[in-house]
Amino acid sequence: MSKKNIPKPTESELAILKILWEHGPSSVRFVNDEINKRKETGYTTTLKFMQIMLEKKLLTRNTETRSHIYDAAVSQEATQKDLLGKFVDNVFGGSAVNLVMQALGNHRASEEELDQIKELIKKMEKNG
Amino acid sequence: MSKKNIPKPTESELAILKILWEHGPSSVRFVNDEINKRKETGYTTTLKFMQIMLEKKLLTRNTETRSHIYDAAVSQEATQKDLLGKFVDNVFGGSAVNLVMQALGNHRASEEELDQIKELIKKMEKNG
DNA sequence: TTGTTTTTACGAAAATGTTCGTATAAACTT
DNA sequence: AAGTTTATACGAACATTTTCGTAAAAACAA
Repeated sequence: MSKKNIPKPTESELAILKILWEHGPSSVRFVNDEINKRKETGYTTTLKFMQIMLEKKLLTRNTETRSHIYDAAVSQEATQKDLLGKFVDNVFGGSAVNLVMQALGNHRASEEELDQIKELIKKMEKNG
Repeated sequence: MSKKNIPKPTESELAILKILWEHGPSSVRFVNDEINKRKETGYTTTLKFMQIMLEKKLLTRNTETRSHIYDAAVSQEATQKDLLGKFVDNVFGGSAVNLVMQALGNHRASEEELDQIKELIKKMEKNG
């Protein structure tokens, strides 16, 4: 059961991961175009990031084609879980419930969403 | 209605803020001692951080006494809210509910805590 | 084939965050 | 008063993250 222990992505790296999670395996060109919808960034900047991320094992790549195709090597779920754990520790002193209370208090949620949460709570109470 | 717009604290800065939130106005010496309970850090390192944070308006200080007394210039609640908002955007694509679901799913919560959350949900449903 | 475009590789500059050495001053000790 | 301790100020080294310039290779167009 060897653990992965892949380093926490920086903010810029996370932006790249999000694009790959959404669109699947992609070229540097495609990722850079996506990034540029939100923030002007040079092509070689994005390339460099993706090479670094390959090095860190955050990405994989296929070099058979001329323009190499990169893909996320870590799942969105696992990454979110990891980052959330660290965030709870750092900012909310380890209390996930405090975070939940603030998150619910600050942001508006729809009926359905609240129902989802209630459903989850019911399940948790049943199991305990 | 002038907005504050104080910069997001770094991790080291947040560690200092947490000490001041917990213990109130403190000297550099005290803060450094607290930090050293978790992580070896030179006195001048802590001093420098606190001077930078003063510059950034994250702290205030009183220089009347020999050892200057620093205090947090931002509240824990406002800081948590700010950081949480950014985190939700960055990591959960703006969906606080997704974050809440993961947070509840991953961490164990006591009966009381779940009751608290249910109470909050009830209130939210009433107001909508 | 020769020149243009597109891509990767590499290195290093720029920006941000962290750590500490050294100088100086103020207060305490004897 | 002279020496010791404790504090602040300042600058710079170091680390990490971000950005990009330039060179070389591969594919394409003429």
